[in-house]
Amino acid sequence: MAHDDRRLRVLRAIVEDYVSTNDPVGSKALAARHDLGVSPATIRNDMAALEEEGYITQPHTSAGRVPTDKGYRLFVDRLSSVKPLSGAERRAIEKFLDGAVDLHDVLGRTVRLLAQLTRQVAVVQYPTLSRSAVRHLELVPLSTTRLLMVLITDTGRVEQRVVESPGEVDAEQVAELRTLLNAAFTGAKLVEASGTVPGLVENAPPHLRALVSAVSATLLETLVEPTEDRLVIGGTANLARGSALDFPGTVRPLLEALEEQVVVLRLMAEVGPSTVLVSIGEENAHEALTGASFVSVGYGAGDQALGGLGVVGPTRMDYAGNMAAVRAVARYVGHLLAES
Amino acid sequence: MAHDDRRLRVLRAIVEDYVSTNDPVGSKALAARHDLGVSPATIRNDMAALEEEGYITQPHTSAGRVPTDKGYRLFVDRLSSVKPLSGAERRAIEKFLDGAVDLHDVLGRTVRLLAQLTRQVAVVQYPTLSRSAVRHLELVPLSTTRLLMVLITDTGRVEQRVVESPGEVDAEQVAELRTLLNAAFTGAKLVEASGTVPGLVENAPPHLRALVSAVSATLLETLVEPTEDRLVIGGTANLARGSALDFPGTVRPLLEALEEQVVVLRLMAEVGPSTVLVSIGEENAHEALTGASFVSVGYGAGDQALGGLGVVGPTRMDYAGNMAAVRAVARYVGHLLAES
DNA sequence: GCTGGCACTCGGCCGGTCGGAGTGCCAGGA
DNA sequence: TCCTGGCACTCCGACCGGCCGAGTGCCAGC
Repeated sequence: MAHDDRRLRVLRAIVEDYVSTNDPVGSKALAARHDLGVSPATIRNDMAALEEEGYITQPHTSAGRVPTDKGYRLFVDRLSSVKPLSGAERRAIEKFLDGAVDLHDVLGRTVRLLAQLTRQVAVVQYPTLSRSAVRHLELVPLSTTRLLMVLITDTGRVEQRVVESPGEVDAEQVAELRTLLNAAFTGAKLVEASGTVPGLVENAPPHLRALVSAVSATLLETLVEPTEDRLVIGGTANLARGSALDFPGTVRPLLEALEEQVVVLRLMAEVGPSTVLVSIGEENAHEALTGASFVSVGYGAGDQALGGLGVVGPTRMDYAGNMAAVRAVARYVGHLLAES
Repeated sequence: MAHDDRRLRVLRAIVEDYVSTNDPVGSKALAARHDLGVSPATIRNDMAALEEEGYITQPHTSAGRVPTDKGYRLFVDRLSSVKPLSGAERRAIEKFLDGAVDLHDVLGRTVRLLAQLTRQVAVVQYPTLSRSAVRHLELVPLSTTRLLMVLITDTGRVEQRVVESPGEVDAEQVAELRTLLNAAFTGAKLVEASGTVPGLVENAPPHLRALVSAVSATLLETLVEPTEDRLVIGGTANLARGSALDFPGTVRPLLEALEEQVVVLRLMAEVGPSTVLVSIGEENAHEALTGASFVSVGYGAGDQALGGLGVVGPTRMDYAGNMAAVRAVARYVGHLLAES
């Protein structure tokens, strides 16, 4: 009914005003700035009801109202309209990302771009190895018993590992091994590689078997946690902007959590490429992120994300704008990686 | 004479006290905490002289004294004794750095270690390409006219670039090219490679000449500025600790300068592996670093540094401790890279 | 050349006051 | 039934003035 409808409009107005001014917003100011068609007194009644339901709160008696996490959640789910990026912003994205020379460069530019666009801290995940396919597997002899294995994926990621050979190897064997492994793995998804390894070892010529097994084992090791995923972080300077206002305690635990990477990676593990994930304040599992919100989305051409990217900022953030920016950048990065 | 000598001891005491307490230090407290053998009144006279000479200053009339940049400089140059690391710290270094799987991992661990050891922001530079030698050069066909060039250096750094071929190439030509290029470049320092390119192109079989030229050009392009040097930064959370105390304005410009990388890289361009470079406050060319000090040293086995590493913190820092930590870590990283 | 004493100077803290913004409630009107 | 204007009340934050303490510079004496 019209009743509830107006209440939601009041909530939206409160969120918008609070996000832009960072001051608790009062009934009078609200009536003045937004054409709600009712008097401050009526708004006060609505505000009391909204507070009752837990969407807004007062920092102290006789101050204006501030949205709660629950209020932001409602705002994000039902009230915010998608804010299309301006043409200038779209052009900035293209201009910024084109001309990157390699993956590292692409992601570095992406994180800077995102930080600049949203004025928040930006995080970008490297394409996960497990969902990437092998483009090439190279072996470089370091000594007679040590090989350097270099894995190049179709997303442009490069991983290197030293493999201790079970016995001495000569150049010819290395060449043979290289051919064998590339025939087996090139084009295959890494996550599927584990299945093909046993057969590969079995069918290998006897003198290479131990070696094939050793290299394959190392290859699979790249998939375990800490190396598997990498993160690029940028725009931490944005945390300093009004930090005292936005983050009650300090920014320190937040910075620590970001450097920890694991926390953010876990958050991003869930995102798909189609829908933007928003995690608000207390919704975040990790304590250090309790006062922050996280907006992220997966990037990648197909239906499954190659990796995620997003921004971290105060709960008091421009959700609509950040969601739009994150989505647009992810889409562009997806294209960029698909065509290279 | 004994006169000047005592004055310097007073300066040292002031620096030490101020670093540990962060309070302007007065004559009385100095006399109490340090066995200088004279009364506060005498110390006051010395302090007046030190202030006259510009080594210390008063934040306001009738407050204690605080060292100036010039005072810290004198302290670093003449007064601080090298503080050997504790056994526990040495063991921590080894334990932390051993078990790294690749270069990225080594540098990531290094930066975390350094940040933890010094409780400052740590920066570590990737080994510069120009001073590295080629370990292997790999070519992977992407299409009939595009090749992916992968450069692996003896320091474990990997760079990749896409090369547009002047004409169509088949697998055989790629193999030929690979052999040719590796014969020419493997083991050579990259900085010397530019000299060998013309001869290489000339002596190449005619059907490969254009291709050799294209790949070589791309190889040399990796040496230009922004890609040539990379930086890993860690421990920015340490900036938040007492930021208001240490950095008058905000930490923001400092964080921005760090993310900019160029500023830090320029500072580090000068360091050699033998002596620790200390740059204090106003001595830093870049404005954002004006309130900070930078302690750095080169790492690398030989006489020329492969790269630099260091810490950035408030001018009010434990110079002796940080210099020792930076040096010890650099030495260990140097060994680690040399033996791999 | 060192020392103790002394007057002086500020910055920071504390308590009290005041104004403004905002609220809740109530009675009257559409 | 719902909206509105009015009114009394609350509480934060800014402002002010006085006090205290730490620290200084200077001076006369040893």
